[in-house]
Amino acid sequence: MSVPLYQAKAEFFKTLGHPARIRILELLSERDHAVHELLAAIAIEPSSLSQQLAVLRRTSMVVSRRDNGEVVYSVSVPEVRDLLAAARQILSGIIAAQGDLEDELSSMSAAR
Amino acid sequence: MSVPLYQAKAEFFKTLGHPARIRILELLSERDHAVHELLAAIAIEPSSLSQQLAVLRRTSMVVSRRDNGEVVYSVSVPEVRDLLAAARQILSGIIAAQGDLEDELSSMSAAR
DNA sequence: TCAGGACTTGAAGAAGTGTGCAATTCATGT
DNA sequence: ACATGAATTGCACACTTCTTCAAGTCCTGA
Repeated sequence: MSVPLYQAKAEFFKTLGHPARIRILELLSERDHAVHELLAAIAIEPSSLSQQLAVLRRTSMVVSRRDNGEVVYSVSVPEVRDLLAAARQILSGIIAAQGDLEDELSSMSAAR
Repeated sequence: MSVPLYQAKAEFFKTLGHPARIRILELLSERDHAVHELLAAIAIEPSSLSQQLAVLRRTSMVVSRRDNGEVVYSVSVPEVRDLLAAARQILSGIIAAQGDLEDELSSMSAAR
């Protein structure tokens, strides 16, 4: 491979590293959406949405088709849903752990 | 939650969006490693390694302990391995698809 | 208590990203 | 052929993130 695998992985995760792109993928993993639907669901400038869609298109994570005067997007890799679920899992674990830590700290300062 | 969930997710993926951090997590998901072991495995400046370890520490994805004059790191969330596996899966799917596309293109240009 | 190794931190410049405005493309309906 | 609505693209500016060098910190063994 020309690009080392770990670098390809990093680039892949980078494309997920933006709130709008996460929301787009979450919406698209439920069902296909037209751009104006995404626009209504995500509070963002149209041009900014387009930019983020372009990023996702470049990495082949979504594809678009024109349908009756509107552009409809869909996820091209169904496993994206699994990935988002795995992330949710890990994230909730981390957040719970941080919550515990905060509890501990506050009980410490309460105790002494 | 103070930070919207989709933003927390984006930040989470951002921390994965760097080749050195991916390699660190892959190495650590096999077994704990001391910093000098990571250093030997990853071609990178010591200070740069430290920076990346700090990023992973800040997001609670790894923890460090001092052991006999060396600092040993370990992943704090075992599910990280699943996540990396899911990413590998998706990535290989995308790469395979791109390979097919290239095959198609080259056979087209060969044909005409 | 000092020396040395193992790491970490600070900071500055280079490089890469995101945002919003204006201009453009594209396909439809008239 | 043209006007329109729907999306996209080109840019410039602000903001982040990386990388490296220099300067610490923190054990541990002499």
